[in-house]
Amino acid sequence: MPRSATDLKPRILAEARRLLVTEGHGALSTRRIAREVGCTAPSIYLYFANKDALVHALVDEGFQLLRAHLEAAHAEAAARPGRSVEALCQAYADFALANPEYYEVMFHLGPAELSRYPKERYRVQRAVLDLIGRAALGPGAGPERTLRTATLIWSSLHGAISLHLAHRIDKSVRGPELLADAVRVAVQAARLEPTLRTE
Amino acid sequence: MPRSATDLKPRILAEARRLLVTEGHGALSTRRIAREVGCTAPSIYLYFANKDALVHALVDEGFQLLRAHLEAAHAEAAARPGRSVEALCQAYADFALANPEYYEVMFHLGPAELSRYPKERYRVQRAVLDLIGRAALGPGAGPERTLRTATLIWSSLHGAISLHLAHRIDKSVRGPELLADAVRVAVQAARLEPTLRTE
Amino acid sequence: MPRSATDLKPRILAEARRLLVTEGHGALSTRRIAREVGCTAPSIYLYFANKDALVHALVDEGFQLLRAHLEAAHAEAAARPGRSVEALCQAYADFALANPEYYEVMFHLGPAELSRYPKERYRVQRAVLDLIGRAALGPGAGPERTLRTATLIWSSLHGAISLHLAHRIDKSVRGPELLADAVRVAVQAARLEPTLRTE
Amino acid sequence: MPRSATDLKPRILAEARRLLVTEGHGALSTRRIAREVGCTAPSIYLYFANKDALVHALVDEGFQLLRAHLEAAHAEAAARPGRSVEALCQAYADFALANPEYYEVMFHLGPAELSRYPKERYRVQRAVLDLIGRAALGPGAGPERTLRTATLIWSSLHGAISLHLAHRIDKSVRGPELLADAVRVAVQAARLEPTLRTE
DNA sequence: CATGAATGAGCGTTCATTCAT
DNA sequence: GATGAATGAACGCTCATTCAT
Repeated sequence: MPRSATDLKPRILAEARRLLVTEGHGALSTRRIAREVGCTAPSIYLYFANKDALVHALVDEGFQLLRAHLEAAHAEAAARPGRSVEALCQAYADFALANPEYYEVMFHLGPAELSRYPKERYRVQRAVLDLIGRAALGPGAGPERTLRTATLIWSSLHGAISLHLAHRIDKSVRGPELLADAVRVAVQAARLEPTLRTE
Repeated sequence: MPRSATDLKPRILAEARRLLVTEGHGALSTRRIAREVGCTAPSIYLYFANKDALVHALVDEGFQLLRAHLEAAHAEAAARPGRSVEALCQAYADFALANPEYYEVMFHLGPAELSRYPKERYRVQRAVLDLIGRAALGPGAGPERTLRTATLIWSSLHGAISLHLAHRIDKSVRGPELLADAVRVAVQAARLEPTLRTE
Repeated sequence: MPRSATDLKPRILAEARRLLVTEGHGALSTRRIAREVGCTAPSIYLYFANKDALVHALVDEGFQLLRAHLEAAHAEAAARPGRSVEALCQAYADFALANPEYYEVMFHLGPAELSRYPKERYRVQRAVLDLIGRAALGPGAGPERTLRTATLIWSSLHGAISLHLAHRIDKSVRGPELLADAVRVAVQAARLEPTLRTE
Repeated sequence: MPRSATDLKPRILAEARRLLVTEGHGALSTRRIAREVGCTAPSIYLYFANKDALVHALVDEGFQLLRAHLEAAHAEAAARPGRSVEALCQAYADFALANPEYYEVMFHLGPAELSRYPKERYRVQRAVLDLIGRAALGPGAGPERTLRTATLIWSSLHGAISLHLAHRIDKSVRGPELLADAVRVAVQAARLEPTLRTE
């Protein structure tokens, strides 16, 4: 049963996301959202307890989308065993580049905002890591090692992505190429990982 | 250069750094700094032209320290050729862990704040990358390839470091170990890099 | 258009006018207005986009009132042709003396504040001048000469009025008498004007 | 015995005057003056008790200059009796146009600043009026009538001048011509004055 | 004679939020 | 379900001024 076409909640979220990415964190104000959406600022409080809750909703959205994106890639890659890590990594990078707004709000929350964010919701983040870890090591590996390997892969990806999104990378280094390389390094990381400590 | 017993400038910088890291970018206000330091807000303008200049000074400080740190490591490692990449990467990671406030300040500026940062000053960041790149490939490599490789190594390191500093990594994955692994992955990345595209 | 019992907008305007006249341009601050009116400073921004807009509203009000006053006088004087300049001049002086706050606000804006005033609105000032000019010369005179004559009359009136309102005139010279004389001089000015240059 | 070439007092006054006219009343701040003069703000307090005193010094300067200017014109015009009013009026207008900075600060002080200005100093203003009045009526006229006539002439001049300096006059009315006309009207005013009331 | 350090007051403005309607 | 009015707190910043040196 769809609500009225003017139902504000999704439009508020959409506008908040748009402002966040196109004008930066500093432009995300309730009044600004309201003006852009065509309602008044207090209306936002009909759908969100406060501004924090709005941002948290954005973060939630982001994690749900990321998980869905990775699960789709995972299912698709099931046919080609032995390659699913590549597929997942590429899917992760694709998501980040396609949705920089989500990625930024998901991972650029400072300690203050983060501490106000209900930890329980971060289980989705764990689920994503499990997905990567199992793709890299198979279901047989112990949970701790799975997590460690997944985290290592994730670090490699996240590094390139976050530097890229923050425009910290020299123009002469093409961003997409760097990301593709980072995916390959992440994959190698998974393979090398057992040997890293013994070297 | 004032030399009152309570010399404010360094205390302002230190407090700004602390606020930025422990309470996030939104808590960095001139009034807050002043309150915490024990002076009045206008006093800040005796030492910094405006808030931007204060933040830029913070970033500059960080890059200068990092460069000094890496150059020291570089000089020290000159004796053991062939190992200088490891040494530099480890030095980079050490710096980040030893000075988390500086590291966060340097890389948590978003594009919005960054756009007001005089580009000329980013030469220090380039210098750091050059150092890493030449350690990895030797002085013979072309500048473009040197930069690309250095950026790849840097990404790998930065990913692990920034996730670690942001407390995004599961407690069961020990941070220092992850970083050590990330260093090794970064080094491998440098070696693998030529083969990455052709594989 | 708000209709609360304490409708702030007119009270803000009135207080702004009062401050501007009794304490000078330097005392006109949003906070001061708010304190005097009994609201908070941000409330002002519910009715005016910014301080400039508030001042412009003040000037506009003044010019509208002046025009209405002069048009009424003009209509009334239509019956006695040949005397309408006197009537208009006297009406002008009457307005200034009866509404010193408005008059001062209209003409005490310096070039700096004036430069931010949308020029389009000055058409009211022109309309007032046209009224005076046509009363002096009749509808047959060319627009340029009409404007020149009107400006000369206006200058004469304005000089006496503004010195009077600024309390620059010695107490032994009775203000109203001076103004009445100034009106007569202004009228003579209109009659003499053609001969002024050739004399 | 001339002070050192860097004697600050005159330079402060000169800079204050310059700021007042080129950037308006709002730009006249102690810090700004100091920066422009090349000293520090507290240095100003070595020569002026406070900012008010500085402005008053400017006003004084202005009135002294105006009086000197008019007295010179008066002396020069002594040879051509019957024409000295014209000469004085023209000298007055010339002074205002040549020194708009002085004229503005002399006559654009708001009631707040004016009330703090020692009235005693306004005797110079009276002296100027006397000069004009006696030129118009000769030394035989009673002091009251002399003052009244002088004030009327002054009003006429001041009206045109202040509108001109405030840029309130339409571009198509050439300022100097308007002022020349105003001088003639003022002179006529003096001649008409006896007849004004009897009409 | 002049300064560097510092301040208290105030500026225009924006913020998230409340609440009666 | 949504609004208009209003607010307290804070923002970055400039002001005139003081005072020990």
